Formats: sequence, C-alpha cells, structure tokens
Amino acid sequence: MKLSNGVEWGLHCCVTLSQAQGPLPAQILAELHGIPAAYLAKHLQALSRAGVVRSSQGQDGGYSLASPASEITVLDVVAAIDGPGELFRCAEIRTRGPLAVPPEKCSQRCSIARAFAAAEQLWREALSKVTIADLADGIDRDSSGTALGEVREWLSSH
Amino acid sequence: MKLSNGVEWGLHCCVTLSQAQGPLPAQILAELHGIPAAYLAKHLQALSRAGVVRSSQGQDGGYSLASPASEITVLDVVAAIDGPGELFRCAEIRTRGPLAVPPEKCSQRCSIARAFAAAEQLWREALSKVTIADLADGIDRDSSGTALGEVREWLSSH
DNA sequence: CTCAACCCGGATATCATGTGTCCGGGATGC
DNA sequence: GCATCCCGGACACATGATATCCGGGTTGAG
Repeated sequence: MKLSNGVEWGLHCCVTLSQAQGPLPAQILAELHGIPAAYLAKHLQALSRAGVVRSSQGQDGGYSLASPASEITVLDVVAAIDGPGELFRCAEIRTRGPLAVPPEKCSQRCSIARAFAAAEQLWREALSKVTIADLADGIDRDSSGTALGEVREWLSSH
Repeated sequence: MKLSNGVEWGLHCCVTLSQAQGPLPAQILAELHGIPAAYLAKHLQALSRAGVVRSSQGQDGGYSLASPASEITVLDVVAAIDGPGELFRCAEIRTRGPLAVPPEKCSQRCSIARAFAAAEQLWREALSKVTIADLADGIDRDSSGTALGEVREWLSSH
C-alpha cells in the first residue's frame, strides 16, 4: 500500500552524489540528510547491487553514481530498493472455493489482475521518464538556484 | 509497496454481488471464494462505510451493491479498503540535517514528491476507468461465457 | 608493513501493519 | 420470541519495515 522510506532516501542520496566530485561515504550522506547511517548503508548496498551506484572500498572510498545523473531514472531506484515486485499481487482466488477454476485454464491472468497491471505500467512509465538530473534541477529551481550550491559547499568542507 | 489482499477479495465480491438478485451474507461470499469469513466481513464493512455496497440487517439480510455495477470503479474499491493514502509518502527529509530547509519555504512539495504524485495520478486514473461491470465482462469472456452463469446458478441453490 | 578508513554481509531487536479469530450488541423477518 | 445477520471492537499472530551492531575484507596513506 505504501512505498518504503528508503526509496526517498535513495533518491536524495543520488541527487547528492550527482553534485559530488568523488566518492562519498555512507556516513557523510546520512549526516547531510539527518538519517540513521547504519540503516542508510543497507539501502546503499541495495543500490550498489542493482548497479545504480558504484562503491569503492578503503580509505577515501565511498559511493558514487555508476552512470550519469541524466541516465538514472526514478524507477531504477524504486526497483533497486523496493524490489521488482508488482504493487498488486493476484492471489488467484478463482482457483479456490466450490467453483474453482482448474489451474490449466489459468494461463492468462484474470481481468482484475490485468486492470492493475495496466495501471501499474503507466505508473512505471511515468517514473522511468524522470531522471536524477531532473530531480536535481527541480530542487534547484525550488530554491531559486541556491540549494545545490550549498550542498556542494558543505561537501567540500567535510 | 504492495496492496492489501482484501482489495482483490473486495473486487471479486463486488463482481459476485453484481450477479445476485438480492442481498448476500458475508458467509456465502466467503464460502464461494474460499476465503475466511470473519476476515472478509471486515473488508465488507469498509466497503459499506465507503458507500460502495449497502448492508441490510436481519434475516435474509446481507450485502448488495449500492450503485449499478457500471458506476462502481476499481479505484472506489481500492480507496475503500486500502485507504485513501498515497503510495509514496514524502518524509520531508529536506527539513532535516545541517542544510535543513525552513518549513516556511516548504509550501510546495519537493520535486521527488511531485514526480511520484504525477505517476500515481496516472495509476488512479487508469483504475477509475475500469468498472465492476467491465471486470465481470472480462471474467465471462475468459471463461467463454460460462463463469457468470455458474455463479448465478450456485447462488440460487444456496 | 601497519594502521585507519571504509564497504560488505549477516544476525538481531523493535515496531507498525496486515492477517485472522472471536464475541457481545443491535436490527430484521418469521 | 427466535433465528439470522450486520456491526464494532478486542485480541492474537505473521510479516515486513525500521534500526543497530559486529566481524571480515579492501584500500590508501604514513
């Protein structure tokens, strides 16, 4: 019914990473956004496994974007953190009860599942058209062009 | 991240109710679909509170559709059972951390929340264009026109 | 080579929510 | 009056999200 909070964190972190020169440790990203570092690390690992961000170990290591910000979509981050599963999971209750439909006649999804799948497809398409660069642009516009500069300045002083 | 199972149950029940002559008890609806009656009752109550179905008490009472099946949309059932809340809840983390944005500058939603709101709007519009009558039609078509007749026959013998 | 910084993965604890059951109360028709 | 049925709340349980911690491995600097 609702999306994980980690999706929002992941998107903010990607926007921040798009403004950084080099790799950023999870600790710094957590401090900047005021969220628990240990938990954020888990979501960053998920983003890393999905190939959205790249991780470099060792001293001066950290996370950086694996692709240009204009090529990473919101849907990529959602799929990486929240999983690729569908919003609506059909429990196939037509195969239960006294009028159960035999499974061999269920090669096609029922009309209810089809309706949700079509709606979800529109949702995914919309999210796949928004990139990290678009989000950064929107944040900058909302702040009259000061927000991203402040982020870069804060990062360079840490 | 996922929708409640009760949404699917509610939709199937609405389709069944569209085939009934009079009110159907929750017990009958649960038996027909092979799902727990006590739990289904909770979801039917939610549908009743939302005005999707009408309940009649006393002997020979039960649930019936409050409107014609062609005027009840899938979105109505989703909102009634799963709540009117959004899929994506913005935690407003821009108001946290060392670069916190003062709340008085947050009259507008952040660009991330706007992207999700736009995508979710498409999802809702798609669901609001599918009615219970459409679902019943799809189920009948999938079964080559036999399924709804079987349901009506089963109902009349109980 | 040693050390510190940092990522990775798993184990664990806690809490909210979904799932499911049960019971008392009230309404309705016979 | 009685059986049937809805309504609302209380309760237990499973699941997943949230959050923390620790040991192990990797890398760069001194």
